[in-house]
Amino acid sequence: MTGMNLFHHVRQKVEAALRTLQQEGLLPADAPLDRITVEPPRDPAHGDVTTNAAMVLARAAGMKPRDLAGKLAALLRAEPDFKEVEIAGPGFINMRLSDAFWPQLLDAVLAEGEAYGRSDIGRSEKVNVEYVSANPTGPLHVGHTRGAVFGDALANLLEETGHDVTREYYINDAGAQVDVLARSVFLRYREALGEDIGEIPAGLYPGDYLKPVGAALAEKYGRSLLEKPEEEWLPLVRDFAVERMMALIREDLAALGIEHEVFFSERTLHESGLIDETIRELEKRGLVYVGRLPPPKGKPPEDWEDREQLLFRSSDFGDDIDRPLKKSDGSYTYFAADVAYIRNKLERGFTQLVYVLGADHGGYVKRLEAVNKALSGGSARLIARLCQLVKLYRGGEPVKMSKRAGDFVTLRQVVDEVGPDVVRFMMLTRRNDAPLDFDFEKVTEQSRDNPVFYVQYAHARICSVLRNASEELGAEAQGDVDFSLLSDEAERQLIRRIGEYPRMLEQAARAHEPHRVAFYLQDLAAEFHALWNKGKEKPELRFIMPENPLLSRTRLAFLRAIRYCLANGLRILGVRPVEKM
RNA sequence: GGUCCCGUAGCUCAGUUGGAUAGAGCACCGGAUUCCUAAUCCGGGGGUCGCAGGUUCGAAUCCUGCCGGGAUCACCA
Repeated sequence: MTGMNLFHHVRQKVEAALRTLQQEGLLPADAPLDRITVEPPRDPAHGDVTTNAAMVLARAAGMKPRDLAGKLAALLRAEPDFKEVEIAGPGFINMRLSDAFWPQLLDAVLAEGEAYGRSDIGRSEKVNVEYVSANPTGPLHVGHTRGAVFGDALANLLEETGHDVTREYYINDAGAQVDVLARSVFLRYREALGEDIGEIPAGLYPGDYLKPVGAALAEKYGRSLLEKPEEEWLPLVRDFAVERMMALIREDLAALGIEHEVFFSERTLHESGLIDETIRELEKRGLVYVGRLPPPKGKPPEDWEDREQLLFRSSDFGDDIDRPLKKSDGSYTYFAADVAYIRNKLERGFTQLVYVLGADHGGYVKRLEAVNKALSGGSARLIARLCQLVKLYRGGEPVKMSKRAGDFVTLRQVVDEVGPDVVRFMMLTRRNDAPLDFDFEKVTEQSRDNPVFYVQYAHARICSVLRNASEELGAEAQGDVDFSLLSDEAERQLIRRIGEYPRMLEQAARAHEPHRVAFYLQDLAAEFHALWNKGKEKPELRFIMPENPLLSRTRLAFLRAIRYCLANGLRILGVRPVEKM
């Protein structure tokens, strides 16, 4: 028992009926049941739940869909959970649940509370979600925000649906750019010791955020580094600087409520010999060779040199061309480290490797998939999700960002201005592969246009009613409830929506699409606001009615069920529900 | 030129992994407040789902080819 999911419940009834048909010989024993869907119909007038079972299985049964539907419907009508079972269209079976079913659903929601929606469909699968993984050369900028929020919400979503999730950050601390970082910091170190360093030379990081790093270095080493040659000071300064940058990045992430469990250093892959080991293994399997790559098609680059290099046969596994493992200076490429990294992840037992990347890394996905295929042999899935750009606006005007290095909007500036909850929710109001506009003014507006506000307001309104209840009802606030009293169409629609929550989470998790949670919450909030206003025209629909304590208590319990859906959904997005506005 | 993503109402976007008559918000027009938060709600018009084929009981969804927009394209990360 993993919690109340009415569509699972109905599916079991449908499958039981199908087994009966199998026993009667009307349906082959090996009929494919996995293609059957049990879902809410698009049009509520068609009932509460619909299944395509008869259409999917008609061929196997050698019957017309509507005839098979007739057999199935006859069996389902015997179930007390259903009030009506009808055949419609080409062979849909539409079911309306009995009046007695809905109170049971609400009881279950209240009993499960904060756990409502949780499931074990992930079967404790070990999932590695790698996200952010920004270079440790400076603070996170706004471009990192979307991937950070998306990855974190996805990790929460997978956890909620029964996966064993590890949140991971890959530190690119082995390449040339961390050497550039070291030289940039060394300049700030000299500056801290009183030297006039003038303009920061092109090719180095000019940002002021390196000043305190240089100062800290001066405090730690005094003038001692000045006399050493670069070969000696560079590793020291580099390690020091990377550590400080990662501390900075962790602070930025913490401001957004993000905390990775594992920070994995690229350098350890080189130093531990893991890359050597991985390449030897590939060599044994004949997947590595020395050869030449064809020059890029279209216009060939000016500095293209045709040369022999060590290549991985990624084209055997779906990639367009084979990929180089070593650079011209003999050191390993970034790709070689990633091969070893994937091997490491597989050795740690992950069977699902999720990569949250910026859209500019789209060209990298095929080779990652190829590596995973080669190393796991298909026992693990690699899932890449690309996040499109976020465009910043302020009152409809684009926020200008000069291309001059160092002049960019940081993640921290955005979070500090509008708050982490707004940032997180807004980043999930579009599909990850669609571009997103973020307007500093609109996202803090208190209006229907602003989805964050709209959902939060629904939650706050519910809290407000619950606060007023004890005052208005007094001792009558406590006592039994009778959910069968909730008979208005607006109320019933909300109950159905509550019932969809676990299914929505499952679908979102399977598709790796946390934005679906955000859209669900907007729908739920809209239906709640509608009911609220209905109580203005029809006083008998108000939540608190002192002259009718039983109905009042029932509606308050109903509101708590709605609140659980709102709060649980927001929690997955990493947004704190507010109780007052 | 290759690869990947996108194309749905005037605008911004959903569309339950192939289902029934394609939905919401904004904008436009008209309404609702003695009363639990009007920071909200109700009603109205608005469509060649980029185009053309194919797959089948059934396509916005899957396949192929075009058109248009974006990203990317040896050794950097």
